[in-house]
Amino acid sequence: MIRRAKPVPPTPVPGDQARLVTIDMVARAADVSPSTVSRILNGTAVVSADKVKAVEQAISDLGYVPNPVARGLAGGRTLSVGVVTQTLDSPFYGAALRGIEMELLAAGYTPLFISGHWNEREEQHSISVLRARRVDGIIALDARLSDEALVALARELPVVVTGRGLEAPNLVSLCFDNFGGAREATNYLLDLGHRNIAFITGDPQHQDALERQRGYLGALAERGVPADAKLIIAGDYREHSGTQAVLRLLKQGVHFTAVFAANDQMALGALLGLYQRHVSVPQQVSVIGFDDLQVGQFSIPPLTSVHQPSLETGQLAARAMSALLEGRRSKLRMPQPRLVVRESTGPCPAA
Amino acid sequence: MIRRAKPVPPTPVPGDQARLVTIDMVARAADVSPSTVSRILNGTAVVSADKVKAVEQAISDLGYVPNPVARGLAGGRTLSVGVVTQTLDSPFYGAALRGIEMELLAAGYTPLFISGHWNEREEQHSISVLRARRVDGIIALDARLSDEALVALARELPVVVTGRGLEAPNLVSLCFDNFGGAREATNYLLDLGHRNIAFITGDPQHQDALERQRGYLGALAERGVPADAKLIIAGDYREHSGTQAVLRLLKQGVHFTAVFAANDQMALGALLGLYQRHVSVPQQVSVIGFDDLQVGQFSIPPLTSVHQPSLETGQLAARAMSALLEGRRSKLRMPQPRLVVRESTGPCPAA
DNA sequence: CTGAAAGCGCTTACAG
DNA sequence: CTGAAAGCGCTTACAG
Repeated sequence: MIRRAKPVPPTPVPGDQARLVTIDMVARAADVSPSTVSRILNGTAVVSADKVKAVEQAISDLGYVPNPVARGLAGGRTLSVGVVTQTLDSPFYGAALRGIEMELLAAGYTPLFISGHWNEREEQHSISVLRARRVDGIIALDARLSDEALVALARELPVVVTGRGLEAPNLVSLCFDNFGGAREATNYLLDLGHRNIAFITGDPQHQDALERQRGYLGALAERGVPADAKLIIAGDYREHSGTQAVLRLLKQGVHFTAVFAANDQMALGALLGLYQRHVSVPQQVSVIGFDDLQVGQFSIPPLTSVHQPSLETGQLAARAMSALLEGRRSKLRMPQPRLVVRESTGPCPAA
Repeated sequence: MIRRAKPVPPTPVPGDQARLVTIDMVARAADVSPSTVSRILNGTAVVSADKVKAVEQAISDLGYVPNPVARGLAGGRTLSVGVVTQTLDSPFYGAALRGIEMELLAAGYTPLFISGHWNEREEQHSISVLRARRVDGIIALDARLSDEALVALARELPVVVTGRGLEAPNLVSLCFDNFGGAREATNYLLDLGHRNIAFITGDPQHQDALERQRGYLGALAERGVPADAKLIIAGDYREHSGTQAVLRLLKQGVHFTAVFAANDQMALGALLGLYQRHVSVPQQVSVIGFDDLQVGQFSIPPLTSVHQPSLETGQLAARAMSALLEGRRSKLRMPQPRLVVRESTGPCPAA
């Protein structure tokens, strides 16, 4: 038989009685019914001015903080929203998470973060955890779930999803123009005179990786520069693969004067590979990344990259969620891709 | 008067009826009382084998998932633990958060992450948010709260805190040996023959920054190398300050052959500053960091650094919390500091 | 070993 | 405008 230690009665801590004050105590202090307190709290009905005043007085006197747990059980809303991200530990998602936290908190919601690890099953599980906790809505960053699953989920509660375009009731999607960004980066290189531009692909599992590759190819095609399969190397979005890609290119003796990595992490890796082989950047080879991670500002040389507005994306997603939760549908515009030129790119060296 | 749209009755989604199944339905299906189901679920009493079987059957038939919200209200425990971190968006805390999430989930708890932004007031607020949500315990990474506040908090619920040594009932603290790590790094440089070792300090608000500085000074003293105030430059733990520090040193014409930055972010910044001034690393100047961030593996050159076991710290913290929650006090040992030598350090150049 | 009952702290029809 | 009552889904003494 399992014996659990009896919970020790909480010792009240000075200035921290939140735990003890209930709506009933407030009601008693203000000489009204709990219902009335609740209505004032939620703006759920008109209450006479004097009662409002009395209740507000009592609330501040007692330091009352409503219990979201009870609220969730009774009223259906918990004022919390689930955020499924791929990992908590990513230079890329970090800023978005920060943006979400910032805006959600400002709107009075508590975010519940949970990781899906780029895995549909885990994601599904994370979502059921969130739903069990009765979150009012779910924000999913680059969800792995199918469109159908997302649409079905949106029948249950409001959903905001990034990284794909999807139209459905009770759901808003936020999609960055990866194609356009990649196209712009490639064009920039082309403008600098580069013709042999290597491309390190991202993980093909990611829609954005594919889009970026399309952008690269598109720009080449538009300018009449033939794409060369030897210049396209598979990467996986991680630094190491960028290093490997460049090393392989060099070993195979493929001629290239620029490399466009589908994300900054690989671009950083590429920089290292080139350094190891004593290829100078940007004198001999230009390098361009995608995402504009914070660290790219301090790489050697500082990295030219397509800025991806992660923080803003997070903020937009959170705002879209607040709107949905209030029954509005906010129309929001993602910022356009923007190339940030730093020192890793330069003119094509004379042959 | 505020009118809220009536909640639309949830459309059941195939395979996702979690929301609808309650303990009563399970009880009915298994032909027992809800109490019994609860007891089986919580292992809170011995139940006859056949009932257990019937209940387990019903649970899996119906796909029942207990509602943690109701559980929290009724039983006092929510199976969630609050995690206050300084920011969600940090190369440093990320790994720790991941470690915490991993272990907490494995132990059956849901983590609630929230940021304090290095600010005691915000931290305090975050903690009250967590308590309002009835978390069962709180893990605080490098809390800004005073020891007293933490001890007081621990009277209310289990607390695990990193970044300081603190003895108190219902509280466990996890402290990395910053002094030892810094001492080791300095000694390594000393062993390489360096005598003019610049030190870029961290934010003096951080205890660990101070410890690291002490370690630097300590090693110097032990080896009879006089500390030179001109070699100690104030930083703030961010990249930019590392760059500035090095630039200033160079401009002032201070002689140094090595720089020890109190964290990797500043070391990376220092690398950039040296690059800008065409000082080669490690031929002319060696650079050593602290934390061993992921990105340091791909800096140019790859950074020698004191490894800080962030992931493990997170895991240990989570395990300590589970233990506390079960009434045990786990005794855990933080990994020792370990210098990871890469390519940014080399022998002191001949004068 | 197991039920019936009360209660956790709120919200929300239902009646005034 | 405002109360009393029921109920959200569980847990836990209290009695067998």
